[in-house]
Amino acid sequence: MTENTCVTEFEPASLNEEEEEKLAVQAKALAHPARVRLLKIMAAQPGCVGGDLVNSIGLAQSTVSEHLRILKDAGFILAEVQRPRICYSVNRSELKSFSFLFESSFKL
Amino acid sequence: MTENTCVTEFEPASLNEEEEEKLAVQAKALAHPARVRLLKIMAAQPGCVGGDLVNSIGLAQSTVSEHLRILKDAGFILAEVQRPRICYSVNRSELKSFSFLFESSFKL
DNA sequence: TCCGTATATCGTCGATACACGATATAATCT
DNA sequence: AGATTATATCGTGTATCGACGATATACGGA
Repeated sequence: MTENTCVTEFEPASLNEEEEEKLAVQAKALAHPARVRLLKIMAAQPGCVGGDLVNSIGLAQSTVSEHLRILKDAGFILAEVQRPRICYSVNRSELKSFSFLFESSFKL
Repeated sequence: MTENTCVTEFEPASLNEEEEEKLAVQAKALAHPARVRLLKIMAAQPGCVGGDLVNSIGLAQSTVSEHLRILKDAGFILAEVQRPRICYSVNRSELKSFSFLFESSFKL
């Protein structure tokens, strides 16, 4: 330990714990190539994709379902029930707000 | 399985595996509140921060060192050796390029 | 009502992440 | 050379993740 405290005090305002947590949680949702791929597919489609997602990606249905759950929990996708299907689509506003949070957090 | 193939074919161009992988890897580096906090501290400092980071965050030195390694591997921070210290600072251009990759991937 | 279809949930297994203390490294100072 | 300092690495234990097959759910249609 030294007295070298060029980083002494942080204004509590600049260290918004909730925002940091949100950024980390959402980043975690993006932290898997399959989920990035799924999001990309959805973003490239005009409307929504049903379980075609399962076919487009080389993973079991249950695995894809879990990835979709994670994306949904993060707020990145919307699920509209259209029995027996579920219609998934990207939530552009949440994706944008992640981008904004990222940029503002690190003063880019 | 159905014949509902609204998502039949993807132009290989739009599914750049390397980019997806990079986005996922970098997102994973952001996927921990301690690392977000560390980046934020560094981004808020004009110059570079030594191991003051260890004091600013309630974690063991070895743990912080590991988090910094992850951020460095992701390209988000730079480490300049100034024995016995190491001077860490954010790599703004890499942070920006993450932001760009994110936005372009999902057509925001 | 019974059947088929699309999606979700469960249980399990191996792999990876996270935290820590202890120790190694590598340079500077006395 | 030996001590001091800052950081990195190692080893360990626990927790979380990611994949799968099997099964449950929940609806529309025959």
